[in-house]
Amino acid sequence: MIRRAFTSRAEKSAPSIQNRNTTMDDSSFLNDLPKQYDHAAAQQHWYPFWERQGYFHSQPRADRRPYTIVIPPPNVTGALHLGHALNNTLQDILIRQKRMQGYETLWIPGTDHAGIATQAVVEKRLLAEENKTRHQLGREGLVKRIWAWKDAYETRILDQLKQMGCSCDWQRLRFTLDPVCARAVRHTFFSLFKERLIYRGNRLVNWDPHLQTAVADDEVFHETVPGHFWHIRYPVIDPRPGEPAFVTIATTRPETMLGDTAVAVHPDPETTLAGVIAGLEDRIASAPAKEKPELEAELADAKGRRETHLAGLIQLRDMARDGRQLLLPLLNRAIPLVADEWAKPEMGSGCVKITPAHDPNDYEVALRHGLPMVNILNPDGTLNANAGKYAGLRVVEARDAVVADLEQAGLVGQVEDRQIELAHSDRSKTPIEPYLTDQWFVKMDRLAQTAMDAVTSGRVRILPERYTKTYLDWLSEKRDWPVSRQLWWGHQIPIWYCRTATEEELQRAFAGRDDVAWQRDAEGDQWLICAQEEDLAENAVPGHALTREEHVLDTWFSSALWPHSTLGWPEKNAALEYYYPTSVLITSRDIISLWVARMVLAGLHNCGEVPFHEVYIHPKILDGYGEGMSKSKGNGVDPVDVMEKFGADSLRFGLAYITTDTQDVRMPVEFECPHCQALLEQTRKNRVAPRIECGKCGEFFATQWAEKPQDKALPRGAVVSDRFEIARNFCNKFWNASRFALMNLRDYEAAPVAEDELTVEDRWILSRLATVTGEVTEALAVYKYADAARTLYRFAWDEFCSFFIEMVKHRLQDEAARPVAQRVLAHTLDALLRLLHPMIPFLTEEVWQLLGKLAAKRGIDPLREAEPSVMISPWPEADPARRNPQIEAQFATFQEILKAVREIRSRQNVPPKKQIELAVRCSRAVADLVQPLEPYFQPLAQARATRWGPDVAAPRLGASVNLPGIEVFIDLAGLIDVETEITRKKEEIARIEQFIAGKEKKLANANFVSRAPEAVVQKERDGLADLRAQLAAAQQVLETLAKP
RNA sequence: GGGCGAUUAGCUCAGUUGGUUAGAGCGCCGCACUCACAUUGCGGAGGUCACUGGUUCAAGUCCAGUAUCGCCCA
Repeated sequence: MIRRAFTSRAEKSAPSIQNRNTTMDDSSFLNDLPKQYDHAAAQQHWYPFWERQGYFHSQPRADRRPYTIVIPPPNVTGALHLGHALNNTLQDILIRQKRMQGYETLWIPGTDHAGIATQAVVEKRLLAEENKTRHQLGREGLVKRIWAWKDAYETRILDQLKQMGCSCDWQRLRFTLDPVCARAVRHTFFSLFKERLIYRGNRLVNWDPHLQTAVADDEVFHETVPGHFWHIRYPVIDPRPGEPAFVTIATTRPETMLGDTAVAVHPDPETTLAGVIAGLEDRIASAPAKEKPELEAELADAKGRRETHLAGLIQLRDMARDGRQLLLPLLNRAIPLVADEWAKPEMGSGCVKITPAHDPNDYEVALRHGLPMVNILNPDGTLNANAGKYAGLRVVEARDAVVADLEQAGLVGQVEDRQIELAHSDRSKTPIEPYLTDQWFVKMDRLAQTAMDAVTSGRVRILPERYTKTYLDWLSEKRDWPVSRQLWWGHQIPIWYCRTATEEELQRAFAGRDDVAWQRDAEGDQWLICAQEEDLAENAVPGHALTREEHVLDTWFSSALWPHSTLGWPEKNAALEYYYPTSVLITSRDIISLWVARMVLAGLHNCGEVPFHEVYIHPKILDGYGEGMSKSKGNGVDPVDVMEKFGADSLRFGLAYITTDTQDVRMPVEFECPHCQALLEQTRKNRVAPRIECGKCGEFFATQWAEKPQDKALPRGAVVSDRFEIARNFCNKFWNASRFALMNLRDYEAAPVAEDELTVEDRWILSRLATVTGEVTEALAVYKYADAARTLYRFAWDEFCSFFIEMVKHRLQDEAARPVAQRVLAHTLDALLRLLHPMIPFLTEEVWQLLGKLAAKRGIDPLREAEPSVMISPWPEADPARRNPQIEAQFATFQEILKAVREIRSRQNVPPKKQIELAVRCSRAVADLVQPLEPYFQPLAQARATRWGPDVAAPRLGASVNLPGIEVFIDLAGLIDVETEITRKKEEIARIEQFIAGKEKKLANANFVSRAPEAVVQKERDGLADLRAQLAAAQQVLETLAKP
């Protein structure tokens, strides 16, 4: 796909950063720093730089602990979407942080061949563009086409990851179908085969007649479609006197009668029916009124049945026991009447036809009764020779023909309309046919148990913990895993068949080889020969022909090996030894069973060790309507669009910011008008339109659905979400704070700063920095990305920018104070860059490099030489000695007073530049605490503090704010609007009175006072006292104001 | 049918082991662009914490039920 040219507004309005190669003493670049962060320039510049420096590459080092993540390999079916962007951002954040923490960090990238999915898209295109089927192209030709597709999309995917800044070790790039992974697959298959954990069997599978392959249960979805329920009569052969001449069965799929091999009736209809009736009565007793009518109708029906059907069913049961046979209509085949619990006396006629080859339940019945299984389908979904004269028809055609013929024969009774739950193939969206065929299976009982044990014993921790249940529930079913797929794209099963050889001949042919194993096919009359490394020649067994299994393995078979196959297993090498088990797997919840569970059991089987110690399951991104995003719905957001509009840093920070431990997050989606950049809300209606009219500028733009030439000619409107604006604004804010710092570090000289040189605001920001460093480090350690992002956001914006920078400004103008101010500023910026780097790597690198030119050495004491890249700089340590709760409390009080002053200015409409004076009535202790910060009321509020202490008197004409233990007065003679103040004060009094009433009520409650902890009660008492003092003060002010 | 989760301001979300007056961003309203940043600054308005019960001195937080929505499995 050709991406449209995109010019960000930043580029239009500001020059991009130039002179990247300036020398240390050349600070001319400071004149060229753009006022808006130029994300495109930073991304283009720094990713290749990191790559050239080899920072992404990892090699085993004995002196470091490894930290390893394998990427959940994206399908090569298509490009990455926002879910992938989230998944990979979270991995990169951890990888970058751990790298900074000194781990030998490896992130292995790669892609998945995604068997069915990829073959399906290529086949679909082949048909659409060339009107050819895969059979016309042949196996080799099709596979070649798929490789071309894979190459194109792999490139696209890797490019997307690079744009996002992912620090993968590209030298270790893997593909699930490459030779290394293929070898791992062969070895695994071989060992499972030898251990008899893999077997071939004739089983009922979900058959996709369109793709002509079996699909796993989890590749099937159910959809309700309208259908019919036909009642059909089967004649009884030689009925005894008194016995019925017909048995009626009901079916939604009459054509399958051609494969019937029995009719079943319940062995004990009387008890069962009584049980059903009792059960319904119980439910009615406890059901809500709304559901009662329905249940009562069911009960009435069941009771009615006891009268109308029961006797007949008992008679049929006895006939079954007596070996009576029925004549299958149309084919005139004799089939037995059997007694089996699958027949439900309360449903339909109470009898059920048995089609073992085309229904899972009937299949079980056939196994129980040793019934023959008649397959009536060809792989393409047409009927085969077993269907007699109906052979060659498609299922729907056969249904019509069978019903017509049965009607002709007078064997059709009632026909009901009915909603039917029909299984569909997830891949081709066509109805699934249950189909009896030879398939390969992995025996799950023992393997599943090992995977369960790994989690219950804590060797693998799943986070958030609730997903452990999903994992264990699925594994505990221990259902054998059907691993063969009737496809051409995938790992061909390494099995050769031989019908004619004797065991001695096999032994002779493979004498001395431990890489070949064979066993008898349990169900077919042949040898199954498995080869571990090399393919076997057709004549490998002299005098006998070998034929290779054509089918391939389920994609998940190779994915299951990913954590060790990527490291070269089965080859014993240093990398595998060093990096395995990996540290964490980060993925989404929809593949916990498909993938996570299978990786655990495969890792344990092949390596004897779990593949990872922790699994972090991140939320799923839904659109504003709570629907999953997908291209087919039109609500999918392309991360590249987001990056073009907002930048990779904003994409990453925005995603980290929303990653809480909930199971999904909503992201309202908008179209961006390519003409005027307006964001238009995406609705269920407009998201499927080929063209949209911009509500703002009136121009039209195209969507992904544009097909007509006139639509395609329009510029494309990107699908984005304004939830990234917050991150974009944050990045820009931080860029500008950095810009300010850089511009003020022109003459920076490195030197250690002694404790007594630090001002209050220095010690405050250093204390906050220490606290925040600890919080962020802890949050990331437990995958609390949103906490980490929000903590940094607040610190950088609300504390570093809004207070520290504002306060340091005047010191920077002062020759004497400037050097220390510069050092603290450079140090704080340095630490913030490092803390933010994992989330916003490009921006932090850009600033790091610029900062390095001015302040190569930084720190409070001791100094540290800055590394050539923030990416390899050490992660900040939280210095507990810097934490100063007293200073933080002092600062908080200062901020409250400041806020009061600003509020008064605002509500009294004091012109912004008009100087005002404030006085603070408070205890001596509070005064002493806050007074050192007195000068800062000037730059932060254009106010001058004149008086502090308990004796401060309220000005006669002034405005005030009452805080607990503090009154802030502003003398506004000549400016004040007394009415505003009176109204305001009255509201304040009312509010305080409400709180007082609440507290008084609480304290009047004897139970509260006696039962609540003393500390809590005391807190309430103190609070009440404060409030009363506040009230008194406010009332006094009101009185003064009200005086004429 | 079973399981998991969600429901807090107009929107999107935080809210630790139950304990002062429930927070943020966006949006909205008012004010402010020479002096890092209008992707900005300052201030403000805006909430029956889905509903009904229960436990407790005390519930957004714990328990049960109801409703609506979403996801997973059958």
